Amino acid sequence: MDIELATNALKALAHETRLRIFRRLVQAGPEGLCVADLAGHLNAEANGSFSFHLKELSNAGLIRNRQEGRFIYYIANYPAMNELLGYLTEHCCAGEPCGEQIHTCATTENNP
Amino acid sequence: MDIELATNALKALAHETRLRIFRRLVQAGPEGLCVADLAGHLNAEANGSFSFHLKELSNAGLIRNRQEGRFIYYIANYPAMNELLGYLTEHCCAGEPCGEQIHTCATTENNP
DNA sequence: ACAACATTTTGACTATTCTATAAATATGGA
DNA sequence: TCCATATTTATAGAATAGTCAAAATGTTGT
Repeated sequence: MDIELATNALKALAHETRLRIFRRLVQAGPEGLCVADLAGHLNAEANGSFSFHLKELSNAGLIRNRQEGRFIYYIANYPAMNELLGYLTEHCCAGEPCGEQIHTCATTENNP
Repeated sequence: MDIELATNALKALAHETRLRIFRRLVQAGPEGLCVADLAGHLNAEANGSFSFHLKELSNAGLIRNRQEGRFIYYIANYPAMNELLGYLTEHCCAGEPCGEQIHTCATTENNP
């Protein structure tokens, strides 16, 4: 992960519709969701604007897709997300105990 | 953390200069850095543009500052960062083991 | 009080991103 | 083959964000 990839990913997430899409896909798991269902869950329409946002997330490498019949399923790219999170917290407090809690899986209630 | 706070934070981070500033402050620890030193570390100038970016990060709640003499020290807001990271990964894979590694402190080489 | 320093604010200009609409592509079924 | 469905692409206009230069604010030392 370099600064350019990271800013691209953050730009992609920095929009309410796209953040909703991404979070929904993170929650959906490795099966993903097809565009219409995804839009349905978010009370959005599967129109040109929605498609534009999917493309932004794809270009940033945060989501992937597969075609199944005439549906296209989008899936969160978990490794990409993890790289981004790691990049943000890298070398936190120069390695010294900083007295602040750093995010861990345990804090997100439901990790393997 | 709600969607609006999260998008504001992500927008703030979604710019190369601001991401550099933020990461540098994360690495600097709770003492923070004054503007001139911060700019120096990033090969940037402590000018109006730099100040604009500091304000964006402040407004998003990602950094704080304190005045010391005629210097202003900026400090990463660790709890805000952690809330953001948690928000992005919340309910990952709907609680099912997803087979993907989720970011943990252990992966960032240097956590308390 | 004055001068120098550190940083922020303002305002005008440019660039980038978002939305809306319409048309295009691709797939599956009758 | 033809039609309906699912989704993307293209284009133009509207909205938002970023940069630059200059002036303003607040602080310290003399």
